[in-house]
Amino acid sequence: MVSDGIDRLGFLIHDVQRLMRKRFEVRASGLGLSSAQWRLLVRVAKEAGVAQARLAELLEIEPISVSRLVDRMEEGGWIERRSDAADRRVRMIFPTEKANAAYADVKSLAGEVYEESLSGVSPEDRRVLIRALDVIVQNLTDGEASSLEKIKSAEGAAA
Amino acid sequence: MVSDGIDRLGFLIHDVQRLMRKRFEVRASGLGLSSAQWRLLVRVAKEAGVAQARLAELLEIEPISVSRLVDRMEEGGWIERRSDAADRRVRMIFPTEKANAAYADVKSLAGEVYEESLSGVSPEDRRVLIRALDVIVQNLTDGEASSLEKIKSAEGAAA
DNA sequence: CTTGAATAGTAAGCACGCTTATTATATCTA
DNA sequence: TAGATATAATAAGCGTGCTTACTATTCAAG
Repeated sequence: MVSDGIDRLGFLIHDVQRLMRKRFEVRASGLGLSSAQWRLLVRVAKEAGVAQARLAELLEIEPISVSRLVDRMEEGGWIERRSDAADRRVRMIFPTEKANAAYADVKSLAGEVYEESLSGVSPEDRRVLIRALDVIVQNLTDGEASSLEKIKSAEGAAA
Repeated sequence: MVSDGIDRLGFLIHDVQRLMRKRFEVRASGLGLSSAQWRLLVRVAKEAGVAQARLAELLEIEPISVSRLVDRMEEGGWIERRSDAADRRVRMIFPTEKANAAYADVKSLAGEVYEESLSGVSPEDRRVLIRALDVIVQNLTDGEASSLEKIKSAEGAAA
């Protein structure tokens, strides 16, 4: 039987994601930074000048989604688009001073949300949780590639 | 230190949710049923005639979100709105024959997605995963009330 | 050099969540 | 009974994801 709760996995993941996002956004509301914007900012902070197409790869969302996200973040003064002299198709994305100043704060804020989420979960169970989620991502990402016949094989992909 | 990956929890949950939803929707695309619609349908199947406001509670989304979801599902022929003679404000939601016919299929389809997701995760780790996710939902649901100053006091008194 | 394919970015429009505000109906209370 | 309050549903409009289709630019052949 399935009394182990596996049949609720989708509902659980969905609920956790929604609740964590909401919690984060309540905390960060003073800054005017959404969780999607925060995810993008993390990438840009690590790789200033990154192209939008590369951001789409890193964030695993579509280029058009990056385009509109960047629109709003540029309006909000978080990032800046600059043209690439070498390739005029490319818009390079840079964090603004405002973004750099807020980075550490928002990072620790995210950490707080994680700690609140995991209250009462043992260190051992936390490790299992993270490991299981990593495996799930792996399982679902693999199948996706094969189903899209894109199979780029191992293409670096490190930090 | 945080080399345990806890600092990636938000990103992981986000990725898992996105990938599972996408996988489900690819599978169910032949039916024209999205994952949000499926979640609603599960509730309606268990409680035919339920009011939209009650659905909003059960799904933990806002009534307006239910309203528009139900709009599309009614157009899709999955559910039916009927007026409640006892309270003319209320729209009671019923599954259609089409929905009843598809229910078992979609349920097993969801099960397949869960199994694919958990490939390589031991039964023990699965239990830990589900338990941890349950705790997270609990933690974030509880705190939500307090942060909204709604403090209904001990109205369920969980751990 | 010129044509054609590939790539970077964007526009338009949809799904599903949200906040805020409105309408219709019920219910409570003075 | 009349007025205030609460509740059910919806409208309008936004954020973030998507698909599909487009422009501008680069690159690869010829």
